[in-house]
Amino acid sequence: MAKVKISDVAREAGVSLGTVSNALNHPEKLRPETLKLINETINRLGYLPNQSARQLAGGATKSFGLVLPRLDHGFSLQIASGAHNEARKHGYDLLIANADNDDILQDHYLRYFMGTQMSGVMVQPMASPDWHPAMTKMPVPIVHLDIHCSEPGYYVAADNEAQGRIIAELAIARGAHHITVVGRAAFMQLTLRVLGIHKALALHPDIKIEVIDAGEWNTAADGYSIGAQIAGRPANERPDFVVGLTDVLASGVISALVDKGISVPEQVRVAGCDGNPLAWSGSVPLTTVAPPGYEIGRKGVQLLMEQIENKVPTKTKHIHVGSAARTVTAATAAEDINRQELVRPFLLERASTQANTQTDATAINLGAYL
Amino acid sequence: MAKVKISDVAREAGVSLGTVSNALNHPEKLRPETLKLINETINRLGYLPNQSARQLAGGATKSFGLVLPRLDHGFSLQIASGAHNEARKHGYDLLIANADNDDILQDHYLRYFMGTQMSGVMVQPMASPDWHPAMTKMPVPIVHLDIHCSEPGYYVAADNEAQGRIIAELAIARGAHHITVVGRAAFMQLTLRVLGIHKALALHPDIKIEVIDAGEWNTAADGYSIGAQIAGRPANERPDFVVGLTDVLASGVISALVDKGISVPEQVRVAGCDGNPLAWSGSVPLTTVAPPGYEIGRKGVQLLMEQIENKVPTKTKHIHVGSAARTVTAATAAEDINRQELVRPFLLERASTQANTQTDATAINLGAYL
DNA sequence: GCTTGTACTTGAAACGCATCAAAGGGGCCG
DNA sequence: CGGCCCCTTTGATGCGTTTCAAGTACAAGC
Repeated sequence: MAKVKISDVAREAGVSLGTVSNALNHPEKLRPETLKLINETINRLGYLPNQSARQLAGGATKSFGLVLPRLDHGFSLQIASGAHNEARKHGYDLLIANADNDDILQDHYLRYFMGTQMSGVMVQPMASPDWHPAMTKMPVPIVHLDIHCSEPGYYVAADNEAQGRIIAELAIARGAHHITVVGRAAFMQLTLRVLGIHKALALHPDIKIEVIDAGEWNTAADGYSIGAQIAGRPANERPDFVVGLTDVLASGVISALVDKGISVPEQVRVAGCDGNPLAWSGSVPLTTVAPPGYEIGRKGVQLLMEQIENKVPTKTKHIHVGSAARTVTAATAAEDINRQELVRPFLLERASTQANTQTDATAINLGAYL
Repeated sequence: MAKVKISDVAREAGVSLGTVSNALNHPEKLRPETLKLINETINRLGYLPNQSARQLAGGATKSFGLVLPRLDHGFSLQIASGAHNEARKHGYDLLIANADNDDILQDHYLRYFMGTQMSGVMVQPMASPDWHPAMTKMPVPIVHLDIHCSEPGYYVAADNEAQGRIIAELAIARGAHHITVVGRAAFMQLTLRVLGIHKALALHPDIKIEVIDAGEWNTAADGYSIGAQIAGRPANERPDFVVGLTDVLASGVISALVDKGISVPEQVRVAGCDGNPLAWSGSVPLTTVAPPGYEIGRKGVQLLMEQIENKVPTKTKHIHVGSAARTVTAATAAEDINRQELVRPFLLERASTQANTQTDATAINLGAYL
């Protein structure tokens, strides 16, 4: 239980302290026998390098920090997944912190990571990133994810507006007259989706649009109660197209509508955003617009690497991802993965996730409710 | 960009180094004016304490590490969520690492956390935890989650066998004659579920049972292809009850069956495990057995706290969670949250998650496919 | 046998901070 | 005015590493 330190290993192995350090960091400098001896001693003693001391002495570690607003949001996980894979590819570790929808906590973890001599830090901010301009003059490379910053700095943003636009176009194509958007628009990203919808509808003044706040958590239950409220309206005040700013919300809305005897999509069409696999892998797939989360995470790490390698004091660079739309239908999915039979969209997901052929396009998964 | 250190702050504020340190760690020891002066200086200079140095000088930090096998698995996220909340309650930070289904990586992050002077570390191991007995004699409190250890040490386990038993009993009650279990049984937890099923069926030798491996990733696509294979069998070799060891798998199986013209649940019943919200909040909820992930995370942190506070060199302690089953139906859900109207199961989820009234019971969410 | 070079190894210095014994300053009492 | 005590501030010390200039040993070349 007593902690074994490098000097213990050195004494026990009969070499000097610096040699053990070299065994750990520059093994090629040692004679094979020495290296072997030291490694055996390390294992025998159960020595674990003290990361704090390493970092203090040696500067930054090869690890990145990622602060996410929530963990139960599929999109954030895609980001984490993309960031993780890209980081590992460069030999970096990725540590994730959950800000739990709390500004203070987000700030806390951000500072924590900065102070831990991380090589770089990424945030998917819940508010506007201008919340703390100080962040951009931090001594560590930082990249904002899934958001547009007006401050100078680095960010990777999904084209949330494009997502809104795509949905709106879908609605127009389906002949919608009254669109109801469900979700908390206070989240920056969702606001942009709404903006995209509005823009796309600018040329269609005849289409009525309303936004209903779904409460802080955007849960299925929130969707359900809003759906119930919609179902309760007289038919002429009822929307014919509902957009859930989240898949879970959309799912809840649909449940409520069906429960209340409103048929979907005959009377009301419903679509979601996020591309949650379960939402569209079920027997009754939900139409969903999926921002390229995986790609955002990946690009985020690339931006970090760029800053690290160039040693250039923070310049500004922005990457926008997902402006192009890719429509996933049974047919295109089948094409993509080169199968003859009719396959479901999620098979594409498999093909792309596993084979790592993710593109940076925004995916539309056409489901049954639309 | 140049890093500001504590001595810079001290010089700038005209106080000594130790005083600044006190301002950070023992503010009550300072005169209010001094404290204020120092804090202003800190903000003005943008000083960030170097965590490595703090840890090196001061011993362990108030933070825990959590190593998860995957991030895209709802159950792991529930663990993370429970652990996070409990950790924050005690004033600890929680850092999460994604082992990405890789033994080596899991080991790597574990060692990393140990070496970072974390106050404690938790793992949800993917293999048997006996994989590395050395772990139990580490210099840091460690707790294994969702698994039974034969080695001495601490762990919190969901009663996976109980989950299997519950499902089997459900199958028996529905008059099943041929049960097919879909999933990679190589995962310890899944093995136990299968074991539970076998045990429950011991008294029913007439019920045939088979297990089909779903490949390494347990994706919806895997479920789909297995479902298609099942659908392709002659009717008398086809199971009348399919258990997906994962909700996503179950979802995929259902899709395939429906696509191939087999009606669910009339011809084949399907149930899943995990309690993924999206699986049962949809318009056609999936029956699911939900292990109490949130609770496991919570208890894990509690076990960590216990070890820390008692300063007792690692003793052995095990907590089993979720042996009792709680059946969630529309009716009980309504009861639980005290509503008159018929509500859907996920409303219970909301009630419990938000109000933090999670119990440690295994939940069964009765859906439409059973 | 001496020099030069090569291949390792050594150990002291520094990393930024928390700690704590000791010093400083002020008020109170005798 | 001296002595005492309490409140606040000081700064040297050490935490476990990495780094790097200096050292050692040995081989090759002359």
